[in-house]
Amino acid sequence: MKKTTSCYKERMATFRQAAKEAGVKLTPQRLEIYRQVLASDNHPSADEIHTRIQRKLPMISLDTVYRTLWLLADLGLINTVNPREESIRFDAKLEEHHHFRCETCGKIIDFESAELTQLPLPPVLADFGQTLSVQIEVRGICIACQKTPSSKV
Amino acid sequence: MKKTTSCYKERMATFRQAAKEAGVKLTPQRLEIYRQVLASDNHPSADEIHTRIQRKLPMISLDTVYRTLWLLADLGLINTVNPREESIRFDAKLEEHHHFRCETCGKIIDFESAELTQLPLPPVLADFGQTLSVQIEVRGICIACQKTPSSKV
DNA sequence: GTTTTTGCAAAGAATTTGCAGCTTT
DNA sequence: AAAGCTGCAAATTCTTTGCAAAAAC
Repeated sequence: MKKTTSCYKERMATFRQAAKEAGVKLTPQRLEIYRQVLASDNHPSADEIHTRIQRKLPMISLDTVYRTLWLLADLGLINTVNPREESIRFDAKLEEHHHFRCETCGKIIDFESAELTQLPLPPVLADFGQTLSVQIEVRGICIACQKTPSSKV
Repeated sequence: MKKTTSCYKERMATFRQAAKEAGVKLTPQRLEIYRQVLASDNHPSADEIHTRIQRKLPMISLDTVYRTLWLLADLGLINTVNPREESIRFDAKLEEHHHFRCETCGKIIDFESAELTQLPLPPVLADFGQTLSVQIEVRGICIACQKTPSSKV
């Protein structure tokens, strides 16, 4: 059983607390959306949350779900599975390699590392399925953004 | 200098070869798009490729760029930076953790590993910027898809 | 010559936004 | 009562598709 998503009551309390501190109102929609994300173990999309919630809140709109999910992310209560990508990006590099991603400007820099590519993977992976490749993403702040914090590349 | 993207002539020859084998026609648009991806080291989007190419082919349309990029990917000549994600997915799990992604059905399973989280990162990363977190994505085929190859979750 | 490909324009899909009325504090 | 939220509908953005003309083999 998952540690985080199972201590439901604590996290609901944390939400109430964070909302108060941020001057954000507690509405039934927000409570139910957060509850539903906590109850999900499959990385749901906004649409999936919206569908699942309609049993309890039939009138809720999809845009409220989006607004709330981003609010929860801003409050640090949930994450997105991958960083937001405005569009599909292509790459001519075919060799197995890894990425450094700047969280400020979105720039992605390739790097290679034989040691990282041949990592000893945890045995639990065998239960999930067959492994084909391993990719490491290092996230941080690139040199350029450290100098000029608001720059966009 | 990058190994792959610098041996330009060989890769253009590979493209001509692969196109012939696949019964795909070599058009100026396709040659120029592939050339431009090879010449790019910043993981360009379709729109960026389109813009850069307009100097040489002013009439080229964005949809041709999209069609060609996917064709090149199908031929195994280029990759996308991240697997195609139909929509944003959210996650209540806040602890640093890693993902197994099924390339067939898209399912993402979380896993944790203290060793992987504390990897010795290659020194070159210091040149890129400040590291904040490390995430590993293992790609493969999940158990369910091994049994029923066409299933979608 | 046949078949594929292109460019255009329009369709689709996911996400965001403006606004008037309603809820929370 | 005041401020912030919601739902609606429309707008945006990215990507895909149908089709007739054009190009490649």
